[in-house]
Parts: sequence; C-alpha cells; structure tokens
Amino acid sequence: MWDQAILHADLDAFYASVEQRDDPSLANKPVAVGMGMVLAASYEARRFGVRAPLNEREARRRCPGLLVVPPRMDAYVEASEAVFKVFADSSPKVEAMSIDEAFIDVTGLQRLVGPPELVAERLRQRVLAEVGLPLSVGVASTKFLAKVASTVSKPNGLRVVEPGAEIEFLHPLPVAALWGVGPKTADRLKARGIRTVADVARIEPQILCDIVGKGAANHLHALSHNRDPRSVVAGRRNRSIGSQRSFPGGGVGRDGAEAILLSVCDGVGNRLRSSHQLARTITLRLRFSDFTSATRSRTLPDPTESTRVVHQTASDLLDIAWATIMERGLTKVGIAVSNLCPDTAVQLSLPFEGDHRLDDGTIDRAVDAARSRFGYDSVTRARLATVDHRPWATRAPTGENYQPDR
DNA sequence: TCTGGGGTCCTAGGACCC
DNA sequence: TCTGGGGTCCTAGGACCC
Repeated sequence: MWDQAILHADLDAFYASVEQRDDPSLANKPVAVGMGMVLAASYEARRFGVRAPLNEREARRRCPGLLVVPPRMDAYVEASEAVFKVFADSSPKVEAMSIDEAFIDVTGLQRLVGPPELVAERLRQRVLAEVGLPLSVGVASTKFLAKVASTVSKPNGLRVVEPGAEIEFLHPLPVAALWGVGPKTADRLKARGIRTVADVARIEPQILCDIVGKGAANHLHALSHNRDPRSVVAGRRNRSIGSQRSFPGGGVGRDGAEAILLSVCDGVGNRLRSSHQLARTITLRLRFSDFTSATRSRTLPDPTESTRVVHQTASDLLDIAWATIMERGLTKVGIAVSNLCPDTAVQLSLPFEGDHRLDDGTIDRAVDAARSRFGYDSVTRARLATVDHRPWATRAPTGENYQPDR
C-alpha cells in the first residue's frame, strides 16, 4: 500500500502528436509545428536536434526532411479536453498543469480499483484508444518525483518509483532535474562543485543558502530528500492572464506600438470576460533589442473587465516607459492582468480598523452595501468572502455579467 | 542556444500604517 | 523631534516552467 500515490500524466510532443494523428501522411515522420518558430517537434524530428524554441530555418538545416505544419490551436484544445475527460473519469483529484499535463492523486483508488501502476497503465491505454494520443505517466509518492518519473519514461512510457526506492532513483540525477533549477542556477551550483541531486542533499544548508538564497535553498534541500509537501489541488484558478507580440526586426514607432498594444488588450479583455473574472493590476511587459526587458505596472482602485480601461492603463504605462523604449529599441510588447477575482464579486469600500479580521459589524455593513447594489434577494451573509484581506460580496449566480460602474 | 507565447513564484525596496 | 518593531501593499526585476 502507498501512503500517497501521485500520477504525473504528460502527453508526448503534444501538438505534433495531434498533427500526426489527424494526418496519416505525417505518421512516423519528422514533424514540427510552428510558423517561423518551432512550437513542438515529434520524436522523429527530435532525433535531429529539432525542438522548441528554434527558428524554422535552423530546424530545417538540422533536419532536411522536416515536415513543418502550422499550429491549429482549436484542435489542440479539443484534444486536451478529451484527454482531461479521461483523467476526470479515473480520479476526482486531477490538477491541470498545462494544456498537456496533469497531476492525478490515486491514493484513494487502491482498494476499489487497484494499485497505482494499474491505474496508470489503464489511463495510458484509454487515452490512446479513445483520443489516439501517446501518454507518458510517472508514478511516485510526491508530485515532484512523479514528474521526474514521467520525464524519464518518455516517450510513450510508464515509470513507477516504488515507496522506499525514491532516494536511489533521485540522487544520481543531475541538479537540473530539480524543480526550480534552470540554466542560471545550475551554472552557479556547478561552479561550487554541485552536480547531482545527491550533492545537493549532502551540502550544508547554509552553504546552499549562500549560493541560491534562502527560499530556493529550503526548497531544493527538501526536494533532494524527496520532501515535497504539495498536494494535488483540483480546479486551481489562474493568477494572471496575458498576451504579447514580438517583432524581431524592432524599429516600431509610437503608432505601431500603440496598435499592437490595443490588439493585445482586446484579446486579454475578451479572455477576462469569457472567464468571468475582473483584474485590478495591469502590467506592461517590454523587451528590447539587446534582449533586456522591463515591466511597468499599475494597480487600479477597482477591478475591471473592460478592454477600454485595460488599454487606457496600458497606454499610460507605455508613456511612462517611452524614454527607455527610445533608448533601447522595442522588439516585443505585451500586457498581463493580475490580482484577479470572480466577476460575481464586487469589492466594497468599507472602513477597516485594527487588524484585518471581519467582525460582525463589518459583515453586516458589507451585506447592506452589497444588497443596495445587487438587490436584496441576491445577497446573503454566506456569499461574503474575503480576497487578500479585502471584503468581497458575491452575488447570486444569475447568469448575466456584472458591469462595473465607470 | 541567437531565443515564441503562455504562465508561476520569489525577492527586495519603499511607502504607509499602527 | 527622535526612536523601534511589525505588518501590508505596490512596483520592478529575475528565474523558471511548459
């Protein structure tokens, strides 16, 4: 019996696999999905060193017979939904990590269904039979290790790390296998002679702290001993929504930048409304010809779902950053909106005294204020919530969108 | 490795409040 | 007028992940 059994399910070369599934002439051939840029490469193409992100010219140079197809996002979303339906069918505890990846807690399935490896193998067979896509699955006692296991099992594999065998599996791996160790951190660790997970596990915590900082040191030290307290959380919401465009040539003037900004704001505004969320912080993201980047952000007094407000704010931020842009040359512009809350909630302006606890008087005032805005029947004490220590009143789900006053 | 687009999380300083 | 500690929020940058 496993105390905790977690699956990490990961579709192989997702976009490319969908293309190979839908067009038999691409099967078993080196395929890249992208336009100018490789977004995904089939395993046949990866053997030639083709992978994301790589520009198309370089990809074709490495693999002369490469078949490049344009992305079809709608098809990928549809395939993803079909796969997640199979996941949901196998366990109630599914946490989506991205369009092609999820953690699934199968601890509670051992008595009713069977051991984790059986659940995992059935999952793979069902996804292949019902959606036509190869799925790799890692099984382990923690999220982190399940993820590592699925990575080493690829392509189209299954890897189980039995309870008790974790350290033996983990310690020989390079430091880059640890979550949160990218090229920079790997270099810094390497410079101090730390190359494997075992090295991280052995090192004095204080020394690790000096190299990577306190937060990362605690995190890495824990992972190296397979201590990962994160549990599988079903139905997590996004913390931000963003969109950006790059123009590698650069040389975009004020009008050009403004036009691109409007189009990304429009896209983000639409996604905000269709996901029934409001945002309070608008961040302008910029990248320059020398590949440095900068952000400028503003937090609004009231959350918004309005494209006009998002664009106006972004435009103001563009003004603020304009001198820097002229200096360094703009090659990419985008925005992200964060500080999200559901659009069924409205922030109430209530005085707060002392610590940030909601006492009865405060709750009553919040209910009254919300009732005067939404109507008496739609507000009850039960629909009051706090988000980041601010009071929010949640309206009854009537279906129509709340339109913020402007 | 000459670098897309979508995200997450952490750190650190300053303003501000009690 | 000087002083201290504790806390939150905002802004900006950076590293990382898929």
